[in-house]
Amino acid sequence: MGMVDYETVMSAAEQKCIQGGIRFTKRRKQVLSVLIEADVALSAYEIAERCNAGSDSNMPAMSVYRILDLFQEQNFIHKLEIANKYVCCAHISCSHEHDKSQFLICGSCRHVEEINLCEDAVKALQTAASAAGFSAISPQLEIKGRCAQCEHSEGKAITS
Amino acid sequence: MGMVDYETVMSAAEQKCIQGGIRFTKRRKQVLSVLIEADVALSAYEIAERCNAGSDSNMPAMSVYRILDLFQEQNFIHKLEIANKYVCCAHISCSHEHDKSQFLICGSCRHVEEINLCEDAVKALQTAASAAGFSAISPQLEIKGRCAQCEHSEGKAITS
DNA sequence: GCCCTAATTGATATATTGTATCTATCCCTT
DNA sequence: AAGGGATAGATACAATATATCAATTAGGGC
Repeated sequence: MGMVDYETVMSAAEQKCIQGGIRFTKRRKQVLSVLIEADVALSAYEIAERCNAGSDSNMPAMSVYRILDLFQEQNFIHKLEIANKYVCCAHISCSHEHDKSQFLICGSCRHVEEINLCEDAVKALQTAASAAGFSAISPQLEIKGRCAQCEHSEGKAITS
Repeated sequence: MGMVDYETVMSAAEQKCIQGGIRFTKRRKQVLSVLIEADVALSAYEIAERCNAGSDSNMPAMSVYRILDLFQEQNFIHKLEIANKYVCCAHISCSHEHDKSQFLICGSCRHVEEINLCEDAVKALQTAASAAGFSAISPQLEIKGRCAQCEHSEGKAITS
């Protein structure tokens, strides 16, 4: 995630695990570390690779999937369904609740930003959904786009 | 897609193929038929199954993928990336261009509606993206939600 | 400290989704 | 009818994900 402080997030996660009666094991620390330090979304197998890079530990992909499931329940991470990849939640160390998760995903470099849409934008989406016969929209919204860095460095089209 | 007229769509697709120098073969007709008649998004393998259901033809999944690629290039169909499934474009038989594709996807029954967001909503999304350092957003937007029918029949949460 | 239990991890198999590649066939043009 | 490009068949394999059962670890009561 780049911006966030590693230690702050790790200790916040540990606290929340303790409060939830869940162990913050070595395996789980490895997975969360990788996601905190990545600034792009990673697949489960990419996470396993990074856990194993330059270390004697052997993190099986199956363990990664289990830990990712747990972390999703704990709201430590989000799964980006348009990419089948996972990102650290930008708000692990916040004390208040976050009921919405909205993402911008760069179609070129896969960089991800977790954003907060203004109420008006959300209302406009909900209104459009209602007009089409949908009673509610998911609190998770994923929008593909192009980040400023890719805009400047390349001329390729967005892979929509 | 339910609402659309089967023959109208099929003949429009055939016309566009002819104009593009592309053959509208038996295989391609089978795939498009299945997608026109489905009111939910289908995976490539589900499309193959439906092509083969109660028929002597043997549609291999690999052929489905090839045809889906072609149909995406021709804007006959859209791939929903949050579901890894495919839907018929609601506008095959329209004469004007459609540069945007915006979808509501029911998290329970997978019913899909292709919608048109108002300009204000799109602008709000673009503004939020700009604020987060994204210069452009993809013309394809996928929003999960819950359709009215599922809202009435069940109490389950949206699988976000 | 020791044992019991539950949580966690290991290990294996398999399902699902998608890509790569090479060959065979079809059909249009000449 | 023949040549050549488009289309389809066939096979292999990569990437993503789930299911299941056994082994191990770590806390909590005694």
